Amino acid sequence: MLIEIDFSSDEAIYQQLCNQIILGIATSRLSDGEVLPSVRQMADEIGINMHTVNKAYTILRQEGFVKVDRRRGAFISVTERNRERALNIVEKDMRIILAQARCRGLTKQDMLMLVDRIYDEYDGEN
Amino acid sequence: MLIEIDFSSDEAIYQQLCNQIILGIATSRLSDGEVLPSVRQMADEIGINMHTVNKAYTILRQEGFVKVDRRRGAFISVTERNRERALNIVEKDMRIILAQARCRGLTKQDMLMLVDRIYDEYDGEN
DNA sequence: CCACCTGTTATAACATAAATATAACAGGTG
DNA sequence: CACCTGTTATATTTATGTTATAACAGGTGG
Repeated sequence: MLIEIDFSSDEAIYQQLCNQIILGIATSRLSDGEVLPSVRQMADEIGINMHTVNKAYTILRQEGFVKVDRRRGAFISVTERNRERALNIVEKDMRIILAQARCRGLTKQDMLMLVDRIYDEYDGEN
Repeated sequence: MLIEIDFSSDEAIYQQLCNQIILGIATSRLSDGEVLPSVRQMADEIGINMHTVNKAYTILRQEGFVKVDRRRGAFISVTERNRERALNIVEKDMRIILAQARCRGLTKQDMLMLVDRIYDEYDGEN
């Protein structure tokens, strides 16, 4: 999967990398079991340091999106199936986004439509 | 409005302050035109430096949530009514949240219900 | 005019985090 | 044994967040 980093962004590189891989999984450009490039290879491709990639992989592992096998390296493995815990994790960020949306004059219908559209986009790429 | 800062959080203090004020506006604990404590007063109340508060106020002003009058100080003023621009701002963050949600096994219905519930909470506090 | 309150700006110092660089180690593969 | 994994360690540079002290412009009320 093509990774594109915005070096002028205020978002940390390892964070951008995490987000893009998560987006990749959601849109099925990365499928379960698929092997990620090694930390050194990914670092070379993007043009960043090995440790920055390693940090992203470590976080993805802790968050339950990636597993590591000494033989194969890092590969996609989404294991979480605890619905309540997943909801709690998502809820805090969602509250902030919806607060911003409401302050900017967007209605509940606006947001429901946005969620509907994005989710269909993700599902549609299967 | 009561502001509570988590000093052990990995989120920057000025960022937490921005988020809480935006949440305050969305839940109508802060109403349009309401005056915010001065940068020095707010800093004293929370126990942080004046410049950290000033940074938060400056960002809120740039984002269009606050205006500044030399006489009164900073006050709530949500001026944005450009729906398209507002949607674009929200969409990027929403994509990342929904990607995480989908990876964690949450369905579109789960997210629609979450949005519905939070938005009702915000509207209900009027 | 004068003290007092606003936000704003400037400058410096310090702490923390991000990113890079170099190196080494344990374990699996061919 | 050479070569690839991830992982760990250490040091350095850079950027950001936070604090500190000070001053300035402008408005308010005595």
